[in-house]
Amino acid sequence: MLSKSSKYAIRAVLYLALHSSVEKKYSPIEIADAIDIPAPFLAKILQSLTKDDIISSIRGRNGGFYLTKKNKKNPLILVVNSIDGLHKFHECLLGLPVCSDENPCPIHHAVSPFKKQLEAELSNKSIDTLSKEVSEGKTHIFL
Amino acid sequence: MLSKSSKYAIRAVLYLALHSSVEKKYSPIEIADAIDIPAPFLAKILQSLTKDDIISSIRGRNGGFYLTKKNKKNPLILVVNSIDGLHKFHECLLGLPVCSDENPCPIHHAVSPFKKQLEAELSNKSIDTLSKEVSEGKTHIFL
DNA sequence: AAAATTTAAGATAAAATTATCTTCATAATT
DNA sequence: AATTATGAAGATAATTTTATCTTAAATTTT
Repeated sequence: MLSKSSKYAIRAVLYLALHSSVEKKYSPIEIADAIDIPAPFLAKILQSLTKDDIISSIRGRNGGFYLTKKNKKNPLILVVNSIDGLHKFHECLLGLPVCSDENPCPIHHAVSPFKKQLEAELSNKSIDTLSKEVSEGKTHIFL
Repeated sequence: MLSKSSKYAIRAVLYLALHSSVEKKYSPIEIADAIDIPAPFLAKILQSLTKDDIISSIRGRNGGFYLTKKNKKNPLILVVNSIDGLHKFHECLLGLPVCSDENPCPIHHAVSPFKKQLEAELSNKSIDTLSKEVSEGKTHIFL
């Protein structure tokens, strides 16, 4: 459903939301080490997110990746949208080109409500909110 | 979430459930044409399903693939299990090695009920039942 | 201004998935 | 028995995704 890139991206963004600020920036290597994913691959993902203004970066000495307050207020779904595109949430689980409430595939009604709920969840909850659940120990991004 | 192989497999099996019998067998080409997927790839998938005794085949002249009554009584999840393995339903959507009700990832609670219901749906409904919904026009495997 | 450090960008490589092809074995028909 | 039609099996190829590497540009520190 989600590409590895999106999965890595979500975890990295939440990591940055938890730990970074304008004063404390992170290199791809630091983040990759912390959440156990390949660093050069993550670097590419972070670049892409930066271009879409979902995370922030400063280059040169003492540079790195970080999240501004504004960045943190964005819904997490922007991350998925940037990497995979939102169509991932709308695609038929059986790969049928036509699959809707009117013309459902055999498992549509078991799948559809949850795609909607997941999309809503990611659209309504900000990066900030979700990262706070991590800092409170309710959820995790590493274990 | 599901591989293309699994998606093709589900549709092909439901197609066979709808149309085939010991008297009326189908070649991979016929099925592939009917549901618009690549025939040689489907041939491989059908062979694999045959080995796992989820569908039936007879080779040689007038041979082909078909479903016995027994085959049709199986739950559809056997198809996914045979091709992808059931772990597909149990994996964390963020790819975390540990993700459970006790140790949830940030989107676990939005995802978990969905995976459970979908797995239940595929486990409880037989190939026969689901194919009947197709023949009644309630769902479709091609459009 | 030079050196050091860090992201940006583009090229390349490896791995996994999807797709095809070729040869072989089997069964029915003639 | 020969021919024909069909699935089985294994080899190969194409594509996509994932991962890495190299060079360039930018910024800070010295």
